[in-house]
Amino acid sequence: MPELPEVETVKRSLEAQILGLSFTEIELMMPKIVKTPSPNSFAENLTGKKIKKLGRRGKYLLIHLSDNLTMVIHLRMTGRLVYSPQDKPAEKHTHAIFKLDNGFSLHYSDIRQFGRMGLTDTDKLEAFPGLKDLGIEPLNENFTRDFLKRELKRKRTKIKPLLLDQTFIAGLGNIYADEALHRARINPEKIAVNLTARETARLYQSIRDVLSEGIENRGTSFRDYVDGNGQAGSNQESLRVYDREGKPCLGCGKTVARIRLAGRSTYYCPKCQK
DNA sequence: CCGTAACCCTGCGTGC
DNA sequence: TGCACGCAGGGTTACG
Repeated sequence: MPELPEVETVKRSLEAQILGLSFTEIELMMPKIVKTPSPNSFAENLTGKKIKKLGRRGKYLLIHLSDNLTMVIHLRMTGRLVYSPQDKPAEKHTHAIFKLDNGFSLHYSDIRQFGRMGLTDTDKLEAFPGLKDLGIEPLNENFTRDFLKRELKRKRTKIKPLLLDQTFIAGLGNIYADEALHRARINPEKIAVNLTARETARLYQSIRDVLSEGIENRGTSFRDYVDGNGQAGSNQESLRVYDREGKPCLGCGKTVARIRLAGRSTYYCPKCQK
């Protein structure tokens, strides 16, 4: 499930391979993955464009191209974008192939078909649907402890659903939200405005830590995730609470519980996270 | 403003 | 061994 650390890892791994290359041909086997513009103009407009720079915003991967164009990609649950030799047979569920001018190509696959991509003018990127309402980047300098403190004071919602709200903080998903709350020893159902100053400080540090460590470990390969070279990450070995229902809490030994919040599985330790 | 739920989709775990 | 079924999940949208 690509969250911020996974998308960042895809970005970095692809960047090392495709910068400066151009698209020679686009094969769109499943047109519905393209939202804007129409699938035909998407393929047409991409052809011949040169890859200038890669970026990331929240869980969105950005491929900046020549002629003021930017490709916007969201991998959702099971999407993969992998740099592959052109003669390599496409794996099952490959929905698009972007051929490059060096004999390689980008294979886009997605088992559950939830992922989406689009193309926009780079100078209108901020207005692109999905991007325009995104919240703060949690690893940027402007995400400060004071910012988090100030924002939490305005929110009367449960902290876990709030962490998943992409218009609040961009890039946290179910895994890293649970991990951050566990490290900060905060109950996922606690109302945001009721967090103490100490809890807020711990949460701030935990968010930064779990995301940074996730990137250092090249992402969490829980099930489907691989980077731009098709390689799995290792952060799943460092998870302390996610998917550990019934297992002992690594902090105190009490059994990890699972509840449902905002329609998502939420793992936490009832003893450490009061 | 807030919370809940449906939707999209396939693979996998469970029960029989 | 295999079938039917329900669940999982990110983000968007709809609705109360």
